[in-house]
Amino acid sequence: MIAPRLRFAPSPTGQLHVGNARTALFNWLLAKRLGGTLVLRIEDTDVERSTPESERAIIEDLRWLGLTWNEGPDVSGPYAPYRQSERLDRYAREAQRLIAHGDAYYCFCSPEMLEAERQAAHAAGLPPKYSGRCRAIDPAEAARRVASGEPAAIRFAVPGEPRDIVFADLVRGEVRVHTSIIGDPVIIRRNGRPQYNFAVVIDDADMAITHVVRGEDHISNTPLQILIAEAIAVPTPAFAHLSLVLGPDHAPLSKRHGATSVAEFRARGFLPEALVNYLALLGWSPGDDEEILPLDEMARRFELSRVSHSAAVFDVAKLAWINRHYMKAATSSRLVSDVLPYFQRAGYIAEGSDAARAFVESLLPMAVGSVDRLEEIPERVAFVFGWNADEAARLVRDEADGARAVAAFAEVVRGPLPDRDAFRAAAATVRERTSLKGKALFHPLRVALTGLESGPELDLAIPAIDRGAALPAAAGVAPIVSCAERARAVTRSVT
RNA sequence: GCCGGUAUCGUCUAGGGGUCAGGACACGUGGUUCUCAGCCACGGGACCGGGGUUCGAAUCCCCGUACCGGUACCA
Repeated sequence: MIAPRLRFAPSPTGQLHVGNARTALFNWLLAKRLGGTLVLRIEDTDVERSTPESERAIIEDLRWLGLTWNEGPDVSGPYAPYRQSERLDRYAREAQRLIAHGDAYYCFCSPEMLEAERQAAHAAGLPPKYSGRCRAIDPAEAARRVASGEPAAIRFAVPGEPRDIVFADLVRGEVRVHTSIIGDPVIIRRNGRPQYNFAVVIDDADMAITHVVRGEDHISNTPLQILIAEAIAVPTPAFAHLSLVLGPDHAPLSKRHGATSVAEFRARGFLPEALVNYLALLGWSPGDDEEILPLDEMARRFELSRVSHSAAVFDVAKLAWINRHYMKAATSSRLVSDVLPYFQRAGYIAEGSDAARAFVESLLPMAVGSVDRLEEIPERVAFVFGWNADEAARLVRDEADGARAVAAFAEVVRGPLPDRDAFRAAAATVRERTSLKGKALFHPLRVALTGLESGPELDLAIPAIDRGAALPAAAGVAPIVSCAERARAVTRSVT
């Protein structure tokens, strides 16, 4: 058996879309599962839309997701180059060979004429296919016209005998298309660039690709690609077509649904392992009821036969649930690194301070598990950094015995409460002095000290505030008002 | 229009000629708690429609419908 070789072949025309990320993931999973090789190929034959920046961004996003490849433009490999724009002579040569064999011909039709024909076919209710007009031009005559500088594209001559093209799709089974609906397609444009369906066939053959796993939007291109492969006498890889990813309204996932690119999900504070886990579940099922599966575990169990045939709606709520899971599972040192930028952006800490990093790490238990995304962590602990005396006082006045509880607390607490035992001891003393307990005791303390009706448990919140208040200015953390001061200030303004 | 693909709770899915049609997310109720989130328990919720085959169809077949894709000198 020949070594399985797979490829992911994005067009560098923008950010990596989650749908494409899922295609990349499935390729990666299958390559791992099969013990095969994964190739990254850049399909940049569309000069208008392709940019080097997109290529860089896509590579960065794939890396971030934890997907790796064995061969590609960045790492090279035995079948280099891996950028279609660097393989132009290869396509041109193959096109000339086809012309020589009578399997392709020059086409001089103007875009306007072609458009008119398409309209006519549409009006007549016929499949719009090229008439084949230029096929009748004598090859010698055509060669002369080209030599004289007349602009021409090259078309593939679809074999005359109409027949069914059948291929065994690895996810959906037998797919059958009749060749009579295929018009002679352009394989080399007037500008000399190859057309997609031509370039893929050559590249997949050149790169010894055995399995093509791609989006469902390519399913109707497949028969043509098989025809081209036959004409240039190369073997056809196995095909697997993945259904598309839709938005909640069942339209293809697009900007108006919110985030669509991997980069956007990263910016919103989703963890790569969560995104990748969710994406895999979108169309693939391990067969049992397990849903939280790390990449290597998925690779062990991946099977194309278990990939869904139908399109899937992208559900951010479920992604969030998975993300929560991975945040809880992550080590706190890894999490701080990921979350620090969000704290910097909020203005809570300065860049590059070890003390600030340690402080933020100590805050994590209050947020992880309560929050869906990294981006939400700073706001969950915002009360530590920002506290408004007037607002706190207002809330305390709304509490039945609020003023009394806070006043007692202010009297009892003279110094910092560095840990939960210190806080509990203080609370116990306040309880004895005021005989307030439970909600009547703790809720006034909460609103007074945090300025909020709700938030993390006080056992964690109070020590966090005082640890922050104890930090020297050099720590790179925005100044924090201690609990003792907060209580005194509220008491002053309430009484 | 034409060609192709797809169809199980709101969503992702398991299953598959006889099942209480299972799980997860979301939702609702209750519990835990000073509060929110979380966590735990419980609950409501689905086989697109019509024919056929069969003792029996959600499952197999046909038709329809809906949705998606293609119909390019985009990929």
